[in-house]
Amino acid sequence: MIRRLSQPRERGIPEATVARLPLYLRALNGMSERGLATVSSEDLAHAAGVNSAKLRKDLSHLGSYGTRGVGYDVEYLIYQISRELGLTQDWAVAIIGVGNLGRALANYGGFVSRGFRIAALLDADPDVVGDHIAGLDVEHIDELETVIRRRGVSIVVLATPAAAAQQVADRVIAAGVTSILNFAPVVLSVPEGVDIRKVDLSIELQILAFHEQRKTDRMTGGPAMAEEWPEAVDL
Amino acid sequence: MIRRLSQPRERGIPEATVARLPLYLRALNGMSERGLATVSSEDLAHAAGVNSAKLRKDLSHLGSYGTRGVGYDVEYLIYQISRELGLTQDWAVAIIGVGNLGRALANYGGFVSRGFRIAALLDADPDVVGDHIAGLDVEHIDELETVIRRRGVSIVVLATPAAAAQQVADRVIAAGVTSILNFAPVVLSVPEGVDIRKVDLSIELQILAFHEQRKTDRMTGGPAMAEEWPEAVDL
DNA sequence: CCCACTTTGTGCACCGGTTCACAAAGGGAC
DNA sequence: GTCCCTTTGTGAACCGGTGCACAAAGTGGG
Repeated sequence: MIRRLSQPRERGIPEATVARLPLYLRALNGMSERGLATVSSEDLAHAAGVNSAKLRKDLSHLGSYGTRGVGYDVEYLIYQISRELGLTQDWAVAIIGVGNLGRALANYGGFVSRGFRIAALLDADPDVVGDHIAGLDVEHIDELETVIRRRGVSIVVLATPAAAAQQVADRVIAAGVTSILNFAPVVLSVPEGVDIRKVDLSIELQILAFHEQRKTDRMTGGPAMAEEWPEAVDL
Repeated sequence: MIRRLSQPRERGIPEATVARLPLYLRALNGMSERGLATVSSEDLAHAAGVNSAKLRKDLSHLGSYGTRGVGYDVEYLIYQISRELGLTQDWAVAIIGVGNLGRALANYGGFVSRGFRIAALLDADPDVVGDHIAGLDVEHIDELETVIRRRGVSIVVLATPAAAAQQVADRVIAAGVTSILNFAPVVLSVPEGVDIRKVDLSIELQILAFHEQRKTDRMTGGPAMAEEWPEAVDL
């Protein structure tokens, strides 16, 4: 059997690596715009905010695309990462729930950047249906199945109230969608094979608060002062 | 030395645990509203979408707050987790950048729920300054240092354009803030001791696209068809 | 008081991911 | 062609986190 040069290892890229590829891609796009032709793992890693060993190991999962002594060809690497992430095709995204957040997402140009196209906006509120946002008419949630099928929607962004999220998710999944980005503050239960990613502002703030508290505790005399467990009993 | 009953182990809660505590807290609040007095690790874990062994190990890092054969007291556990996360005090949050996203965040009631209070909205655009949003006047970014000091802001939400984010972050940090939630699609470089959490919609979509591509590849005849590396050379 | 039952808390083996450190590979000078 | 310099790709040790499985601890019934 003849093997191609630079053939990537058998499929199976670590999840942690996948999560960083978009970071590398963004850094590379910046470099491409600035006209750089090649970049070393050291420089790219710095731009992406990771260490260079990690970057090299990540890229090695895609294949052997660097040149020792030189570095990586910027354009070529952009192409390879884009292809690996599936950004060489174009994905139709539907946003469900056109409240403050849904509107902001629809107008947020940044994420339509490469490969993604907002194909539909859906809401249950008759007052909102028919609004014209970011070049699209808001359609009624009753049209969900039709819209998903007709426009080839394969990724759904859920920006509904928490109470509606599970129910909408069920319908979306029944309609054949297997990739959901969930902004509603609930734990969705979904069948095997459906990918959910969750963005939760409140959780992020709580994590920050935890660390902030630690920092201020440390400055004001350390943790575990006297009366922390009013109801605790001495031994 | 007398040790209190139920004293938590020496400080040092795993990061992965911290990230899940808000999930448990949310589930517990739901149970509290429904009037449940106690809950088993099995039930709570299910509600939070994790397995019960993990939940028990997580909680054991806070202390020994359960009763064998019974479960956990809902209210008591809410109190303990809240305290651990620092939600028993109230945190003043400033949102910088009042575009679509900043506005949505300001209006998003959900995350003001417990412990957090939006104390200021700041923007650089004179057209936006003075707008009245969610009960607050938008102030000019020139006031940043004053506002942070006067209102005791300790957590900043960055919702500026990417180009401005690093510069604003530098000023915010210089003003003494050490906790930042960054929505701008850039890698911020910050000194030791400053906590950054990043929310990046575009990255989340790209990760979904990766998995979606895998799924569809698998159905349409498997990966690595003939012409994937047009420029690759046979050995 | 004792026994059967429930549920916590945790020791331990395992696993994915990170980091170090270096051999291998390529470029360029002479 | 040879030597030196740079930079990649990766083996191996390490580290944090997960999940199993069970002993310890508590409840309730008789």
